[in-house]
Amino acid sequence: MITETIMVIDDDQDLRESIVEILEDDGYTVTACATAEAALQVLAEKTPRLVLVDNMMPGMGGMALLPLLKREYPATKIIMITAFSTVDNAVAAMRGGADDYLSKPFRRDDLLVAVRRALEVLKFDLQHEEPCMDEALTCLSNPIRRQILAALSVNGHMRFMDITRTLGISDHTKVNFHLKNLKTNNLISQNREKTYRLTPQGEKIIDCLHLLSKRISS
Amino acid sequence: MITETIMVIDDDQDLRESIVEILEDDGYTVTACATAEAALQVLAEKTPRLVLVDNMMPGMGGMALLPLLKREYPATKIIMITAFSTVDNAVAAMRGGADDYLSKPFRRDDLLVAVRRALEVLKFDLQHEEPCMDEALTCLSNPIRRQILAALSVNGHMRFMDITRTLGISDHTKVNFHLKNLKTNNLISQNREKTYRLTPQGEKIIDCLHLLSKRISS
DNA sequence: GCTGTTTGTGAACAGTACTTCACAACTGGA
DNA sequence: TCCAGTTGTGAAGTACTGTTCACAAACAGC
Repeated sequence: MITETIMVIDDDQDLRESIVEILEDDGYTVTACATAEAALQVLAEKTPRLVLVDNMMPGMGGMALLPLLKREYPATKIIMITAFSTVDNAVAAMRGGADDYLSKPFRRDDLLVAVRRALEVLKFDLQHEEPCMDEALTCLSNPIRRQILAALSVNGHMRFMDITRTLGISDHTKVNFHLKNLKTNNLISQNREKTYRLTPQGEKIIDCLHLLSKRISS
Repeated sequence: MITETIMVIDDDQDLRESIVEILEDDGYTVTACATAEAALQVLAEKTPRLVLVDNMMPGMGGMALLPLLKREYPATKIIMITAFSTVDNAVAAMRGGADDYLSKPFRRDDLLVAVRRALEVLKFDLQHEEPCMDEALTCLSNPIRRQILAALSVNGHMRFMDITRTLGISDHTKVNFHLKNLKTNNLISQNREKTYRLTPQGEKIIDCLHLLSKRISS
């Protein structure tokens, strides 16, 4: 009933097809690619939540693909597959952002165990969100607060009436209300000269807002 | 009073220092780097909202840096500087995500005009957010709705009571309320068999949630 | 000192978001 | 057929969020 999509990236056709078969037999939906470059194309369309990638491939190898995947699709889990497996190799892969590591040759069960474990971790990840997420998102749910953050991001630091006038809001106490809200949530701070500015936290949030708008509108 | 931070990346020390001087004279705060690699280090710490980058540099060149910057810091504007400027060159840079293009040698005013224009666009970007942002963020401001999206992301598609039980909520009408909300905001859809699943829009949002939590917690 | 602007507080009110409840249509099996 | 579980609606109430207003301290300029 519930099918999870998994991507397999391996230039070795035999191995690739055998992995696909094992996973499909176990009820997963599988997308297979022969090269990292082809995989990136597919990923841009539809992002699976788990990727199996071979270390050694012509063109872009698994190790080169790792940081790209981690940056672009941070939620996606990655299992690295290697033929000539050494400790250094494994450590490098894990440090590079792989979530698990399979040495060739592996048995059917090794593969399935690794896959299930990765998906379990994913489940856990998704259901235990950071507590600060709630505060941040509640803050952002109000357009005035977003405008204040945007204005501060543009202008660096502003005084109270600067903000009020920039937003074109006649009632200054309304702005004050939202400033207080942002202040208690540590997104902005106020120094001795009473000027407001973004905290590092606030800057991250603004950055995320940009990401959101780019992704949502595209 | 209001100082904007600008990053300059150029291996040519003379040119770099002259750019820094021009910008500082005009009241900007400037961070200068001799290589793209050094710049990436600095960017991870503090992200300026405008970067001037030379096309030709030993190591990673401007064109290679472009996609990295665009992906990692989508809000940051990029002005590309080139010595051997051709049309192809310029077009490639703009298509690669540069926001403006300066040919060497340029005059002091050429530089300042380009910088001011980029900052103006930035201002505009920030103050005219997508209208759908408001809906999306209002949706996300509720933890139950986030949990529903997360559950659907993990399980692909679920029926009504699956969701209710997964979230451990005894009153099913409460879940219904939030499902309806998500449905009217086009983040989830329901097919003939009454199962709910994420829309493409909803998948994007979940992806953003991951990004947010990674960025906020780090 | 007076005057006007800036910055701020708290209480009352308005509006929205959320929850609860009572009820009902539908669905698949014994 | 009846029964139990599923899926859903709308109204009423509650809680929370946001707005407005009346007021005031701090400060700058004259």
